[in-house]
Order: sequence, then C-alpha cells, then structure tokens
Amino acid sequence: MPPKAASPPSPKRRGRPRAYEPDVALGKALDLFRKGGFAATSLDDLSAATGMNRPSLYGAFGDKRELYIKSYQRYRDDARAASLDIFRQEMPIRQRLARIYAVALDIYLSGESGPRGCFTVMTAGSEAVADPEIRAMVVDALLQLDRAFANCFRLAKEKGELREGADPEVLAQLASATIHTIAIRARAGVPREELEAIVNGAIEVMVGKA
Amino acid sequence: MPPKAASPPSPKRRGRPRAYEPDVALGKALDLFRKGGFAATSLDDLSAATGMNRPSLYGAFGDKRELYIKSYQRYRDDARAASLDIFRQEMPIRQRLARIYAVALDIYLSGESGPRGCFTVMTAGSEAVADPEIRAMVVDALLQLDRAFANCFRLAKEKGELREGADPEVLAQLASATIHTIAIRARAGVPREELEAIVNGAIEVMVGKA
DNA sequence: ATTTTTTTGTACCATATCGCACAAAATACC
DNA sequence: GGTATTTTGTGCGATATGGTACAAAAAAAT
Repeated sequence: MPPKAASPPSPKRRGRPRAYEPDVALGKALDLFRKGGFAATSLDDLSAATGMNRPSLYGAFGDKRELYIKSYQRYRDDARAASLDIFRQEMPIRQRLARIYAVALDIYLSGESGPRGCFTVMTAGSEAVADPEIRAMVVDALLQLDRAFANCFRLAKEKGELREGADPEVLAQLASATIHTIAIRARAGVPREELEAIVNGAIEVMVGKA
Repeated sequence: MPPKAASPPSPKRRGRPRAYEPDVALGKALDLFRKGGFAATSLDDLSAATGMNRPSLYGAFGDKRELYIKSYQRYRDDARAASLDIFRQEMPIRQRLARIYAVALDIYLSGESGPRGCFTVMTAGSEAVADPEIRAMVVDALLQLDRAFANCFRLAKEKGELREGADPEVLAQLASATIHTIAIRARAGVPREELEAIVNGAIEVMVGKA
C-alpha cells in the first residue's frame, strides 16, 4: 500500500484523464532502475514496465535522468518510511539494530528477478562520479544513515548500554559499513541466512554479546 | 611499471606487428570500465582510449563482455599483487590492517576524472545480478577478501594480540565491511582524510585502542 | 621477388536509443 | 452542442551502438 500524496479520487481535472497512476508508475521505474542501473535501462523498458508511452513518461517525469532522480528520491522516501518508527521508538540498542538490519535485508533481497541491493550503493557505483547533483544526493543519503545510527548509539550510551570508551560516531560508521556490505553481498547472491549471520556478528562486536 | 607477462622484445612473430601492447591496452580498458561501468562505456570509448580500432579490440579480447571480464581479472590481479606482501609478511595486526587499508584507498581514490572506487563493488551493483559468470567472480572476490582478513585475525589471536572472546571470522567480515564502505564513500567523493578516520575508528573497534 | 601470415583501418549493417512532433482522443467548461 | 484543455499514441528522426566484412599494410618465410 504505497502512500498516495495528493490525489483524492476526483480532483476534477480538466483534460483527458491520465491512463496511469504516477505513484505506481514511478514505483515500476524504480524497480527497473534498481535492477539494471541507469545506462542499462532503456526508455523502452521503462515505457513497457510503466504502461506509459515515451511521450507520457517525458511529460510526467521529464527526461531519463530526471526520472532516475525522482526514482531515487522515491526509493529514499520508501526506505525512510520503513525505518522511521524503528529509529524513533524507544527500545534497547540491540533490538533497534536488529530491526533496522531486518528491514534493510527486506529491501535488498526483494525483487522478482534476483535481489536488487541498495539503490544508494548502486548509484554511488555508477552515476555518482560524473553527475554532481546525483552525487550530492548519494552523499546526503550516506550522511543521513550515519547520523541516524549515531543518534542510536548516543542514546544507548546515555542509557548505559554501551561499554565505557565506546564512541557513538565510530560505532555508527561501523553500523553503516555493515549496511553497505550486506547490500553488496545481497546483489552478489549471498543468501539471507549468511547476511543475517554477518549482521549478528557485527552487532555483537558493536554492542557486546547478547 | 606494469608487469609484462610473456613478451620479450622480439618473439619473431610472423605477420604485421601489433600497434599496441595488450597489457597497457587492457589497463586503459579497465580504467574506462571502472569509471563508467559496463553499459555506459561504449566500444568507441574503449577504442579511443586504447588506440585500437574496434576490429583489433575484438580480435584481441573478444566482444565487450569478454573484455569486461578480462578487465576485471586484471583488476583483481593488480589488487592481489598490491596486497600480497602485506598479507604474507609477519607484522602486528594493527600495522597490517593499516597498510591494507592504505593500499585500498590508493586504489579507490586514483583516477584522473574522479575517484574510481572498487571494481568488485561496482560490478556487484551492476552486472552481477543478470550474469551468473560475472556474479561468480564477484562472489569469489568477496570470499577471498574475507578469507585473507580471517587469516590475519586468526594469526593475531594466536599471537595474543586480540582480546579473549574475539572471533576471527566475525572480525574479518567487519574488516571487509570497512573495505566496502570506504569504496562506496570514495566514489561519492568523500575526501581521503575522512575515509582514513573511518578506517582508524574501525581498526580501533576491531583490535582495540592503539 | 613472391607467397604466406597476421594486423590494421575503413566502411558498413542492423539495430537500439533518446527525444519529440503531431494528430486523435477524452474530459471539463460554456 | 461547441470549445478549450489535457493526455494519449503513433510515428519520425537523428544519432549511437555493437559487431563484422574486406581490402590494404607490414612483417616473416620461401
């Protein structure tokens, strides 16, 4: 059930009605981009998957690059929505980490034709070097994750859940690194159990044995 | 000075002499693929960079996919050559890790038009899902790195450099995760100092404060 | 010098790709 | 019903792409 932003059933628009729902079309586009990346995904592919023909695609989302950017923003919105509660709610650090990684694995392992990994990681590996605007979005995504984890560890330290000398910033970067490594391994086809073992080991090192 | 495998100055070949050196041409191709990935790199680009025209490229390395695979093998050979000594020589675990990460950063941050990151990570993010043969190479690369780190930590534990309950396998996966996160961040344009700070923090957590 | 062998380089083909023009279609407003 | 407005969908066009055929070129072998 994707959240529909601003489109109650009958907004009484003036011309011919759209034959597509922008939200679901963008979702399909995101699926394709996540599978193959920017360059390997053609407008024909996108057109076929969304059910929109190319002019409609162009009218709705702009050119291919803009569509990619909008897809990426959608991806981040989805990811944020899926993890917001876990970062906000009060809970022990160990449980919080476990839940975050579980959500991450759900995202990375989904996909009809193979696991799709993390779109931020994929984008960093492709478009980020040549396109400053896209690179800035990737940097922002990396930073936000670091910060979210850092908040968790700061809170945990205040509550006495961490050992004396623990540095929340350092632990946050390790937590992010664990996100990144499971994203990469997921795309390499490593099964969920192995990824969960990696996560459990990392949690153990970060916050101590269960 | 790239290592030349088997080509003493005058092997007395029979036909028209090659206008290129296969080793350096493959190096150029690798540079291009590392910059843009498989799909975004055209044969024309490769032809221009290597100085070989397309038929020669095809004759020497096969089609685009084969050239990509050979480039990836070359990348791994180079990386192995750059780290072999560090993994083999006897030295304290802290120093060994520091040197490994220094070499990794050299590789990830090099590139005339922006940092090029880790080719294994890039390949995992693009071709690995759809191409089983390439995926297998990526899996192998990930596994080899895990194993190399695990050996380091096992040795360190035997020498009493690690704390009691330390699990070499788990530490190895964290060490790999650190490699992966700096590879990704490098491509996002994060400066070397920040990456070094991440590395230092990770080492601290893995083997204790200096 | 002629032949044989290997590589080069031009030119080409079939297809894919991105983007857009333009008429037809479908709806609201008058 | 007629008009304005918005979207659709066919189709075009310019270029890019991966791959190859084929003759010219450059060397060794005879």
